[in-house]
Amino acid sequence: MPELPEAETIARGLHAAIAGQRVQRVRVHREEVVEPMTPAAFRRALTGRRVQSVSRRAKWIVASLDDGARWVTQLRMTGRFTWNPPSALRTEPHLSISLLLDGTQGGGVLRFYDIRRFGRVWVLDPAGWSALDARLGIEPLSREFSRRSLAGLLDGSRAPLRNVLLDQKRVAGLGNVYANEACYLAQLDPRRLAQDLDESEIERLHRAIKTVLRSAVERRGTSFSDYRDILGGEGEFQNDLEVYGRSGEPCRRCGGAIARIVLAGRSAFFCPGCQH
DNA sequence: CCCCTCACCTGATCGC
DNA sequence: TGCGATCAGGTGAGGG
Repeated sequence: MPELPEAETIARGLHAAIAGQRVQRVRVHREEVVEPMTPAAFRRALTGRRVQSVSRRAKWIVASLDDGARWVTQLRMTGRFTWNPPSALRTEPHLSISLLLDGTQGGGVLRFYDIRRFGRVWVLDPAGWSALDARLGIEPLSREFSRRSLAGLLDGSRAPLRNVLLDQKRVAGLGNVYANEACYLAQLDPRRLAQDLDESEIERLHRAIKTVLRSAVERRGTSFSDYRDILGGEGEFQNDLEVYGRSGEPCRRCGGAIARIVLAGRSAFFCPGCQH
């Protein structure tokens, strides 16, 4: 389940692998991955372009191209990149896109796989990129993400805290794993209405979001099921999970059993003993 | 506007 | 053994 730390790890790996290289060939194996673009338009926009840099915005991978366009990828549930030495482009199960890149370091083949086919890959002009960027909320690891800004995002919301943390228009980049982990770290019940948090609870939540995301980035993400980096490596944060996927297991703080409930159709995990 | 539910997908797992 | 039901969750559309 790629969230911010997984996207960050992939973006860093891609930057190291392909920054400065030129796109020689593009194959779109499954048309829906570029919708609403057509495969022909996607190939045209990417072929011959030099990749200047690769970074991350929320859960999106963003590559800047030498003509000012952005090549963006939304991994959704099972999207995955692989980077391998140059070879002929071939079809494979679950393979959505293949790119042949060439550069001074020899180039290679970048492949995008997506078992569940939710992922999307587009090339956006500056206006298209601005529109996408504008509908995403604040970056939780940025300087701008202050206690005050978090308070503003929670204010007036009658939704459960866990649901608000999943809303990409407010804080961008948290998914179900890190939203639940942040609530645990802040010792806040995920069912609490966002608008009911007091000043000190917001301060705890703010610190918890930063802490959990920073350590997950440091650990190269959570390989709970499908997630791998571009060289096939697993993250390590699954060993640090306190509540996600641990229903019935003992809380490492109080020893009580971790509970699982459903909020807005998604599992929420928490410790009834120490989250209030 | 706000919040919730559902659909989109496939593979893993579970019960019979 | 096989088969159907269920579950996993990021996101956008639609509805109350």
